[in-house]
Formats: sequence, C-alpha cells, structure tokens
Amino acid sequence: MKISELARLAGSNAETVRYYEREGLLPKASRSESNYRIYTDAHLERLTFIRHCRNLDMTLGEIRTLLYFKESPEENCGEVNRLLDEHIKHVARRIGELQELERQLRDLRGCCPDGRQAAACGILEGLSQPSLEMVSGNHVPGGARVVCNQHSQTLKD
Amino acid sequence: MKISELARLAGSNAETVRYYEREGLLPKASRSESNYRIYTDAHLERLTFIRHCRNLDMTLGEIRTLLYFKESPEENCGEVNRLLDEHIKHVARRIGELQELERQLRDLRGCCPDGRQAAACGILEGLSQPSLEMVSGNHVPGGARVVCNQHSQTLKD
DNA sequence: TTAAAACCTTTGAGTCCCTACAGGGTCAAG
DNA sequence: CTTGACCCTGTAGGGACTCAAAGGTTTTAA
Repeated sequence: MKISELARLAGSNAETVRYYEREGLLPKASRSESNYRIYTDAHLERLTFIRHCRNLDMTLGEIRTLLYFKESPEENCGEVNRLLDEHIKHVARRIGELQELERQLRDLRGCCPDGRQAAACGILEGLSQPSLEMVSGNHVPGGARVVCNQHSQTLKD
Repeated sequence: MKISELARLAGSNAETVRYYEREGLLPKASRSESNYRIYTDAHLERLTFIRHCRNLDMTLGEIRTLLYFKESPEENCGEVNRLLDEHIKHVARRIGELQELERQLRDLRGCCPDGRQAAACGILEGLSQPSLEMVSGNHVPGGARVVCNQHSQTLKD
C-alpha cells in the first residue's frame, strides 16, 4: 500500500509517517518504480503501535524503548512495566497540578465582577502582586497561589 | 539592578528575561557603560506579572493580551474575565482528558505481570492491536482505548 | 596585585512533534 | 489531453524556552 493508505489505516497522515521514517521509528519502505513508498502489513502494525502509544501521551523516546523490547522477544519485559508505571505516575502528577491550577484560576476569577475598567480589575491586580505564595519549588508549571486583593473591590462596589 | 537579580526576584532566569525582551513582553532595559542591562522596579513588576501568568499555564499570547489591558486602564476589563473563563475551560478539559488517559494506562498496566519475556508481554500486545476503540475523534491526545488481549496470559500462566 | 570566579554580552542552535509549504513528478478518470 | 489526486524532496516554522560558544567586565580572595 502507499503512504496515505497506511496513514489512514493507522489514524495518522503521510507527513507524520515520513517524519517517523526520518526519525528511525519506522523502517524505510521499499520503493515503486516511480519512487513511491510501498508499505506492508508489518509497517502498519508498527505504525499502529506508535500511534497508540502517542495517544497515551508517551514521548517518542519512550516509544523507541518499547519498540526495542518488541524487537527483542527474549528480553525480560520488566522494563516495559517500569516504563508504563513511570508514565502513569507522570500523568497522575500532572492531573494533580492541573487541579490545583484550576482552583487558583477560579479564585482569581472571583476577584473581579464583569464590566469594570481595567484599572480597577481585581484579576490584573491579583496577578501583579509580588507576594503570591509560591506553593511548590519544583519546575512544573502551576505552582503559584494567587492572593486576591479586595481593595479594588471595596473601591468600586 | 542587573539581569540575574531581576530574574531571581521574579523566580525566573536571565535567559528567559532576554527572551521576553526579544519577544516584546518586557520593554528594553537601559544599559550601563559596559553594556549590561539595568532594570527598575517597574520591570520587576511586569516580569512578576508574566511569571505568575505562566505559572497559571497561560500562553505568552494570552499574557500579551492581559498586559495590553494593564497598559490601558480606561478599557473595560470584560475581556480579561472572558480570557480567564476560556483558560479555565481549557484547563478543565485537559484534566478530563488526562483522567481518561490514566484509566487507560492502568488498564494496560494490568495486562502484564512482572517478569515475563517481552514476546509474551500483554502490554506490548495490547498496544499492537489494530482494533483499539477510538474513543474520541478530536485532535487532543488521549483518545484511544486499549483492549487487553488475554491470550498471552493464558499462554504463559 | 593579580588571578580566578562569577557575572554579563551576542549569536546561533537545539528541544519536541509534528505541520505546512514550495516546487516538482506520477497516475487514473473523463 | 487535461484535470485533480496523489507522491517526492527539502526546508521552515511554532512555543517557550534552554544551552553552548566565544568573548568582555566585575567582584572576590590569595
């Protein structure tokens, strides 16, 4: 089959397939007389595997590791389990961060009723304060706590 | 103050400050005789604002909009509220996606007990199946449902 | 006093995972 | 024979930084 059919069957597109080939995730396809890439079912299975992993938010690096184990049937698959466990932890951590983030955004949103002038906007004021409590010292986003200043509220309401 | 002190006070670093200047988010600093950037408290306030917004996962484009309103005190701040509401929706949606993703990963993890050979790994097998139910047709990651194949289980256990 | 460490400068490239485009060649239908 | 749908290569862009090279300046310590 040609590249677009392969891509369609795996829920991807031709550009991405060529990209994966360049990156060495997919083996080079054989070529037709007119230099078109020709793919087999083995390519389809591999591309499907890659796309499923991407749908699970794995990086291409992680996928490369999994493909290595797939190619090495005699290896112990404990590494596979470990990689997945790590990935699950990563996703769970990110969920927690985003939940904290959502809470902060809702707090901030409560700082300003609609229709004020920007000069009196409680949101802009909240974001400008140098004294936000930094909740976490780690590198991931979502670590600031907004302290809502009520001054402009009492000023305008 | 010099660039590193500014960055430290705002919880950032010098490279990022220079990047923001290039991007027009921070106004150009004046220079010392030896061509070092010299910053004022106004720079610090603006950088602090930017970093808080980034900690809330806003894009630089969103932050640019907020800075515009901050600079235009006579404008109505309804846009600020709208931007924040949109951003909250975005975060909430992403949380939902990641929760579905986590569920799928845990399902997949259950497919393979530790210590098997890769050839019999239920995880690798699950990811290879062409028949995963695609849960969502949208562009966001995390849309595949893994159907765990029990065959290699019964084969090996 | 001098040498080393710690800063600062610019420029350019690298990250990640595609996506889009330009400028061409090939193939099937009408 | 032309139109439109495919295919090819190569290159650039995007978001938000981050790092490295190769040099200039300032501060600190021996």
